[in-house]
Amino acid sequence: MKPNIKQFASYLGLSPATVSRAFSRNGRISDATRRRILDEADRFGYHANIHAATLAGGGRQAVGVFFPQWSATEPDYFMSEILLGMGRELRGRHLALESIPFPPGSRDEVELCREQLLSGALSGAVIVAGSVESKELFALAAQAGIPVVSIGRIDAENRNAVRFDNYRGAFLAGKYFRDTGRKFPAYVGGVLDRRKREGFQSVWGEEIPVAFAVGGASADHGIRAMDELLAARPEIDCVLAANDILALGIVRCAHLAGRAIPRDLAVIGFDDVALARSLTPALSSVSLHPGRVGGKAVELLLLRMERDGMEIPAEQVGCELILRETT
Amino acid sequence: MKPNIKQFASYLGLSPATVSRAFSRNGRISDATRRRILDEADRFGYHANIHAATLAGGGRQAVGVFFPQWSATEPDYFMSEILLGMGRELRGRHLALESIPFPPGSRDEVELCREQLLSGALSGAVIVAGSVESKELFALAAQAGIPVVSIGRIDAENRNAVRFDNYRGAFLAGKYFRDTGRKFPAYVGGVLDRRKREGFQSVWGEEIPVAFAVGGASADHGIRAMDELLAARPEIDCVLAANDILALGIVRCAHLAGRAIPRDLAVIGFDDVALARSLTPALSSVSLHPGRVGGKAVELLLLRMERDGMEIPAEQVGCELILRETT
DNA sequence: TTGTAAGCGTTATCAT
DNA sequence: ATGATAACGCTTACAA
Repeated sequence: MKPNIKQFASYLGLSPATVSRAFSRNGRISDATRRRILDEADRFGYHANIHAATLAGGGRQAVGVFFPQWSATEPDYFMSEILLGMGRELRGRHLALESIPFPPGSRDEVELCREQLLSGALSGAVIVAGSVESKELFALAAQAGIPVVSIGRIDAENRNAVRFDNYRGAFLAGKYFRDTGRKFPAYVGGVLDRRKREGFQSVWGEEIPVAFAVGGASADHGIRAMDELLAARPEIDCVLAANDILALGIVRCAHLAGRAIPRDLAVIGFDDVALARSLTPALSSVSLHPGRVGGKAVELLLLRMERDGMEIPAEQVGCELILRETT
Repeated sequence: MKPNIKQFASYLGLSPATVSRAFSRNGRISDATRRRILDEADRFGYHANIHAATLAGGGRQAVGVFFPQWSATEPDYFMSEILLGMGRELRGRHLALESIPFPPGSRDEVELCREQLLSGALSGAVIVAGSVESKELFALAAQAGIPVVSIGRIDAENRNAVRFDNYRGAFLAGKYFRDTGRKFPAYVGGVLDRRKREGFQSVWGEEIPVAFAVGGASADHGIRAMDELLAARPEIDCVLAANDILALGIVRCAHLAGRAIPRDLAVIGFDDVALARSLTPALSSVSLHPGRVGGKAVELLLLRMERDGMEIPAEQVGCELILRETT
């Protein structure tokens, strides 16, 4: 059904080599024949097979991004913006971007990622930290000699990564709360956000313990956590959330409980997803500049790819406290 | 650097064919040697090259999803949920999902999509309607004999598609407004949402013209549109938005203008993205069940792929008015 | 059960 | 500027 280069070439009365040259940037070929081949290709329905091309040494390169997908029903807004940033950085560079989400905990899916990573389909990879599988994939890629950079902390190494400054971000939020007279701080976050909690606590010192409730990545988690917090410590007057969606739930819970924001309760989220500025009340948030992070990751990856996998020092993208209407 | 099957085979003292069989599901091979090969492969660092495998007729299949990416900085929440639904449906089916966003209006990027589509990398494709490029890609795929289904309306044909019932959804929203005593309706949407506007208007008949303002897909557009609307027709007491993010802006604008929601102004969004239920006030919305739509699209595509590209009738995923706190 | 050998559709390296 | 030919790494009849 699909014609191959041999059929197309003989249709034109040319050799496969000439046809191939017409499509490659640098092949020496007369302008006239190239034009003719390109024109006729459309008519004839010929298009080079990418697998054959890659196998033979031509073919387009691709980079992949692997990231944990925590929910099968709610999109990850933060991750979406990282992806957008990567796409922007890649535009015009003749490189495809392949995004490969994986549900943490599924061996099957990791196996698929493994295959994707080792099968030669990718000439470089970005791996987003956050689950044990991230570490595994990162190690796998490194071992297989595939240029790879991580987003977030994969291990103790300070190389081949774009890092967030979670500790400082949380510190900034805490400091603002303290400077604006808040006395009873609370923090809602998950196991992955230890550094945020520590940075937040560091503001208040030993004598003022920060109230804590576990929250995941959905607004419902935020509501539940805040319910719990308000029941146990009604005096709470400010709360930092480990992400903006959690903060959404916290705002909602506060509203339901009749607490005015920001008067009775100040709220700061984390990540500063695009959404935050459009909410009512507009959400104050520690911006992690997700788009910039994605772009930076691609930049570092391209550098590693150029230099044949050479190790490069990690880069940190600065965070920033964005004050809006919930503080 | 990366060993190939020949090197690995001779390392094991076996033939390439036997090694290949160890990895293929159906190859006849003794259990003992298969186990040995699989074990040693990890140690040796051997993994089949996907391009060679595909070229030879093995290889894993992949389906692609092409969709317009309207903003380079704000993620498309609706699209994200469609993608999630597709992923769910595909899980466990030994098929990879490749997502290929394209910025409408860029010839270069369309060319990349074209290549992706025709290069033999995909054994099927889902194309999301909404831009001229969608039509183009759909036609291209159909012509090249690649099984393809669209999400949304690509052309007049009622085949190979999953369709929304925008007209009815908007009608439902309008009817609810009318039944709850609203008198001065407004609609905010873009050029792509003609059917929504028509469905909404159909409720009110000729004598009550629906106020209209153009809005895109960002909250800022919603704010601007609502500003405009409120200035021109201050009596407006209910508004339907063509998507939830637009509605976010409308809610914000109403708040800024001192109009209480839903007392002074009722708002209904479109799409019912996951976010809508977590907002404060929780957003009423016409649910288009994006996840279900994505799943359905994959289902239809698999059907077409099985039946060798056979045409199938379009399916419509029902819409539903979800009432929350903005009405 | 295993080995041999012929493709799969390109591109690159020589010739011409 | 164009053509012949040898890889590229794998799968799968077919043979043993």
